[in-house]
Amino acid sequence: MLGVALRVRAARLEVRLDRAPLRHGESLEAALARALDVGALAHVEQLATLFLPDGTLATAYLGLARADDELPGDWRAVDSVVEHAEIVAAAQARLRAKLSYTNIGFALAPATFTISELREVYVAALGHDVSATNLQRVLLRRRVLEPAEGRREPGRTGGRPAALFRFASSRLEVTDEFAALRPPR
Amino acid sequence: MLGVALRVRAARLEVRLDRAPLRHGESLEAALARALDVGALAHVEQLATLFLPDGTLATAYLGLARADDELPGDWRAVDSVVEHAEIVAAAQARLRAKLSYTNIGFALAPATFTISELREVYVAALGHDVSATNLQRVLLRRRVLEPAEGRREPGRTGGRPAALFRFASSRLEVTDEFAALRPPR
DNA sequence: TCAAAAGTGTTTCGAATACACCCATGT
DNA sequence: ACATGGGTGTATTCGAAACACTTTTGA
Repeated sequence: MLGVALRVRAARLEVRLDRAPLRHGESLEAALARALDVGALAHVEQLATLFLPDGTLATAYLGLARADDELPGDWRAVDSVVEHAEIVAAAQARLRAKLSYTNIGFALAPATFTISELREVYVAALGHDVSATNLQRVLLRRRVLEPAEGRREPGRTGGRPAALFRFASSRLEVTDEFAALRPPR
Repeated sequence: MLGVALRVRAARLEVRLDRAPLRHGESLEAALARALDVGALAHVEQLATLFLPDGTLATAYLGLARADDELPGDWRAVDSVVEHAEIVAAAQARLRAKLSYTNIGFALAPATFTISELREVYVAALGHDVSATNLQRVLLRRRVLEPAEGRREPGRTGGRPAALFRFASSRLEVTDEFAALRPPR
């Protein structure tokens, strides 16, 4: 059992790797909880099953943590990790893809946030620039985001106070199921 | 190791289930070849790892077979299968999704085919109607299909001879990576 | 009054879809 | 001729992106 947990901190995508052997007679879920601390993660899904360099068979899980959750462990920038490089790349690819066609951002963002803050998360996870304007439009149109109460007061440098938003759901939902070949109306 | 192979036959999506235990010291690939007859399948990918009802741990693989390949085994209509219903549904969902944003049709269709024949495959796999016109346009624009030599002569009832096409690649390629949140130009 | 940050209005773009119409063949 | 199946031309739709502009704040 290999845990690959991702989070965004300080505009940077970080990863934490954990291992736990599956004990005899133990359920997958129980071992997973030991390997990944599932309770503390906002989302967990299976990633792949593979042979590790040491010859053992392992199932890798992808976990996502919210930016503001204080999770202990050895968090490191994804691009500085060399062990399990292939599986870490797979985790990153999975996250990138799902950011585009699901509401998976809920698992990376804090409970409420401004569009600018959310943009930082997306930029770090996707690895390319994202327009705050279009991010807001896309996620509101899809009803992935909804307005939250209150607003963020500007800092010393001024600026218009930012509205707060939240994710409408905290469970994975596919929001753009058919890229093409939709069923006819 | 659980093999879930899918194919389209007579405008119907069929499934074949196979099991093979992983022998001690054996590689995943070798066991997989025994379970799924990988050499005969046009595409194989991992599906999930799960506990089977008998308490054993199994990794399920999705295999796809071309319509015209004569593969032995107990092929049955997907909607008539009750064992492993959950994992068969997952296989079907995976196929449906990938038909929409990858070139995975190459693994279901024969080497060359008319658009009408390809349409039948897509209809069976997707479970909803597909317009031949739009299927052709979408797959040609994405350069998933390319024209092949020759044409299909009409049958007794007449009709314009159909042009033949082939898939440009026989390896899985993502053709619509970003449903939204594309990188800026 | 100016700079900074957030947000809106509006246009443009392009892929996918819908549908009318034309083409090539057998009877 | 006409029915049948195949294919193209073209209009429409709609989500996403681009970008100019307005709003609201601090200094």
